[in-house]
Amino acid sequence: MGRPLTPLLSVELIAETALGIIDSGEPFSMRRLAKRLGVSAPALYNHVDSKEALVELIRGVMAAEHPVPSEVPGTWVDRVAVIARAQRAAYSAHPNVVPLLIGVPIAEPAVLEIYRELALALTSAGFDDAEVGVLLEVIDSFAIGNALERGAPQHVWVDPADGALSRAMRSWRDPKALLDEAFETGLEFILSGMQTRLSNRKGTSPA
Amino acid sequence: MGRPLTPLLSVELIAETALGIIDSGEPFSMRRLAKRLGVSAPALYNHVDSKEALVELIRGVMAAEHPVPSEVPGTWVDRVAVIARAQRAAYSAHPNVVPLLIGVPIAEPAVLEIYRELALALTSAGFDDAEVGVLLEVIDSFAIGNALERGAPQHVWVDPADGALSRAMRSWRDPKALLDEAFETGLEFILSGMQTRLSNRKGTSPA
DNA sequence: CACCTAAACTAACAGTGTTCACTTAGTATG
DNA sequence: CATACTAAGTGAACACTGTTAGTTTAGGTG
Repeated sequence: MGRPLTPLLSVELIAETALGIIDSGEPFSMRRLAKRLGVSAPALYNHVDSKEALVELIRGVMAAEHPVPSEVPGTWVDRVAVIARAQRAAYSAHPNVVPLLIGVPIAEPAVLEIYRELALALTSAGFDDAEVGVLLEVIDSFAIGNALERGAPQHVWVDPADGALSRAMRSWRDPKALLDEAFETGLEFILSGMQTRLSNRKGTSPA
Repeated sequence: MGRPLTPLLSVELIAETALGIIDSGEPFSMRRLAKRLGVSAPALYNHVDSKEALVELIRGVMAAEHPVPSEVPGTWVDRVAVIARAQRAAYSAHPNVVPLLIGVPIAEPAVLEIYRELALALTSAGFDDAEVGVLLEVIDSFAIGNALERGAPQHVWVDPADGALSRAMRSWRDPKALLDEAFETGLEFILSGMQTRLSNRKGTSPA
């Protein structure tokens, strides 16, 4: 059959089709992706290095869909909040991708840029380098953890005794709403924790 | 060859050997597990329903290694902290297991018991059912997210401009120490956030 | 003793990511 | 213009994966 007159594939087409499959909830494999594109599986490797590299491309697509506004007005707290929410919005729009993302080192420049912005905002707030590292990890852990629960099959939460646990879970009809609320609550905790830590230092050190 | 005179396998042996393989960093598969046990792969299925069920057994082993003290003295904050740290200690001792754990519904009674204890502690603090659900999710998201970063290959964090991000990361020689510090910091934020929320309510509502 | 279950085995199935050798279309060069 | 080289498809194949089926044998029970 040889090379077609006009290319059947492109990196963008592959990444977006892959994202579509994953979003739909169907199992995702290179062969299934190829089938949906009307092409044989090895053809994909003319455009993509590996499945892992493809996942990394998808991360880039997601980041592009939810860009961080470059100039955010307000305090550093506002900037951190905006960035964290953008990251979360990206995950939230494609929950099934999250499990695939874990374990794949971040290489997408657009995504690295987000972390750079975050580090910059924290530095400008007055945290030193080591603290910035810690706070970055706190925010990232929480965001990825929250995103994961979204993509995971909802917990069984079997509470035979019908105790506090099952009552707590029964009070939330929609697990998505619960996770939304949990994200905002946790973010609020983190933000005010950071502010407290900063004001404590400012109060003590120069005195 | 038929049935051996004395059984070669047992559920405990399988689960612990599997945990050993995963901890060692070798790729984990049913066939590799069988080979290490000196047995053929299908023999495992006489004792274990599926790979997923096996992973769930491993979760039980980990929980058993880091039990939550049944009677924790101190305030509800102390109890929540103790439970969260126990959960984290379990993950931290076996970081490579964490990626396998995600997506597998929690069925182990010992693990469910931990969440029940957590829900109980929060309820006793005065939070209503819906709030308990949210706070549980906040704590869980953060703990699992922190654990995930432990098992994942360390981020590349390529920061070409040598800006705040690369300085922050370079200031931490040991990524494990960074994650330890991040966990304690995040936990502190969450705990004091919960306390604030509670005292605000107590201050307003009965007035 | 007969029967049934438990626990091992080998063989096999369907599916995975990926590589190889091959064909053909387009492009660049002597 | 012919010749080389690369790009982009193809089917076949490799080394895996989780899992099932069918077979063999040991142990326990009526």
